[in-house]
Amino acid sequence: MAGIRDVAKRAGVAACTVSRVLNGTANVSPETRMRIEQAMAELNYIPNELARGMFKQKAGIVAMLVPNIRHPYFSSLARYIEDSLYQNGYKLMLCSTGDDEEREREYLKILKSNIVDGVIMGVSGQSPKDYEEFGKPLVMLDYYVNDRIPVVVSDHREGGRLAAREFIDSGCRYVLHIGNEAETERIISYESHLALREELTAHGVREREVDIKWNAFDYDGYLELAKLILKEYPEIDGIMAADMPASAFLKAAVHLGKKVPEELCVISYDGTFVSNTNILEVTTIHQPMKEIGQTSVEMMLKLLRGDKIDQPLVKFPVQLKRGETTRT
Amino acid sequence: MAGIRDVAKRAGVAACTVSRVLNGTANVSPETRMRIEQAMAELNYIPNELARGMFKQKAGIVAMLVPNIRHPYFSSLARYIEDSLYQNGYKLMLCSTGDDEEREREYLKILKSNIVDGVIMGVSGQSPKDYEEFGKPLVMLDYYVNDRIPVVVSDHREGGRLAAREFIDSGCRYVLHIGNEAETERIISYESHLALREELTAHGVREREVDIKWNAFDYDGYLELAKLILKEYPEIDGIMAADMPASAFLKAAVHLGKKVPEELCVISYDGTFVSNTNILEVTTIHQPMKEIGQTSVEMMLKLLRGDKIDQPLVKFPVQLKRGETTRT
DNA sequence: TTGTACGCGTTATCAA
DNA sequence: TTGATAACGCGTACAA
Repeated sequence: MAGIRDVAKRAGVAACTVSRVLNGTANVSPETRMRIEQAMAELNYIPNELARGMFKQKAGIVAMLVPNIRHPYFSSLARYIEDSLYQNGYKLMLCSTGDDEEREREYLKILKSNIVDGVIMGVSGQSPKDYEEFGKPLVMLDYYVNDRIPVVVSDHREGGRLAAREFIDSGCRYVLHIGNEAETERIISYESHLALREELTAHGVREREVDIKWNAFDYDGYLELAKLILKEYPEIDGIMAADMPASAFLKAAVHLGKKVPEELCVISYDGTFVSNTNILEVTTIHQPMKEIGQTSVEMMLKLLRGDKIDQPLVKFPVQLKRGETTRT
Repeated sequence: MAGIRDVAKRAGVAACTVSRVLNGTANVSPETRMRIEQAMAELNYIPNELARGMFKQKAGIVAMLVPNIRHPYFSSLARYIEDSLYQNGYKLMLCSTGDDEEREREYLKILKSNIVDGVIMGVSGQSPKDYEEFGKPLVMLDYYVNDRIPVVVSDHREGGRLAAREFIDSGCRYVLHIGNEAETERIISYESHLALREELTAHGVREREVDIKWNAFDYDGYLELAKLILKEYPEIDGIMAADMPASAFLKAAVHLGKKVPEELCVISYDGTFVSNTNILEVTTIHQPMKEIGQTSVEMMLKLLRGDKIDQPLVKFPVQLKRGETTRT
């Protein structure tokens, strides 16, 4: 591999002059510049980003930690995040923990080693302390740590409310809510559960919650669970769940001979393409993935630049997209 | 940030001794080791991977270039690739080109700069020459460059044949095949088209092909196309397409009042979860994503180690998974 | 305008 | 067993 000195030698100048041409740092006489550029072309010279990064004390890479990149929620997010990073000259390092908290811990350790400049966290299996002490720019998705670490979320309270109203307007009497096993008040999407329950009970609708690993990727498991529950509790006439489990319930219901939406309403939370690609247009609470992704990158860039962040909690509105699985 | 010299100073030794403890390179007396370990703990020392990589001339990162990580085919692949890389001490840098060939070119340029040790290519918008001259370990997915660059693929010929037989067994008379706009004999999945056509015509079944951007992510576009085609050509009674467009056709057909599988059979190619999560169990030609991902990483590791690769083309069998969208 | 010399953090080599 | 030194490739004071 040709280095900067090789180029310099070939062009008959010092290495630093080449560097200047490379970065446009100082004035270089046109002829010298030409000679250098030619030498670079001839040697097929490519600057070594590793050395550059070492000098500048930055790698030009931002990591994103997710439980499972297969999950449409995270792959969509990743797509937009990657895009924004690229526009700003950063690369994305993707870390998929496979729903393993131990592995998340290991990744956090690795990521400290100057290999990335910051981390966008789409997973939160560790204690808040681990995030507080991370020592590098950190942006959280849907998880509150403290007032210094930026968080990007959707307005889940509104999401829960919207879903509840849709169930109520559909005339549902007994709504099952598939919740997140790992609920904390720190996981902000939890608010959707609370809001759903509040609103439903206020209108005299029965409500029940079953918790699963919300962001896992176990479709067959969901399907089994769905069959079990639908058989066991035939009175249930409304279901809210994340896209994946929701589509499992939908499938199970139809296969058990339940009419949707006549006998069972389904609202899926998130609104990723999984709800779109189904034969029935699924009613969803839609999160603005693109905006969430872009904003989390903006936050990251601010942190990297050392800008002040006046509003560490950014909340996006959600949207009810009415489909064929509710009765309004 | 504490460096290795800070640790050395605090422990009263030379920097290289600390390095030895860190890497277990040579024997260090237990007491010295203890002192050093304590100093590391006290200073919260974390080795700088950048500097390490610079010295070793490797970054410990492998890139994966895909057209769009949102696409379930690629997000699944990415999940398994990331996993295998992680098991082997490598990190994954994800590059999503947004279906933009210009951006693929730019990425290729960036990736040359010592920032990654190798690239797994899930996209192929450039000329074979660009890949040949890349200068770093390269593993291709589904794209043939030459006999030196490893390729991992599915047995698409068998895939096409299996699909054809399923259509024939279902009694289809006119099969529409949604193909890939960017077909070359280099893109190996093209063979599925050829095999499908061969087998169908051999059995006197009409066959027609419409090409789209196969790996793009334009579900609404697919839906429009599907409606158009299904209205225009009501004689069509069989459709083969990738998962996304296939599900669009399925949705469009049902919404147009076509009975599936009675009046229309659908076989979706790839077999990602998009086909699974549908209300109807879709008949699919299933590619073994996990094996493909793992194998491409194994190939990459061999290249990185400089091992000889005796078999640069690895082909995996595909599988017909019969669902409710065909009539056998 | 250009060159010299050094530092970034780590490790390998060689000598003590 | 340990230490001193050079080197990896680049960027930046500072000097010329």
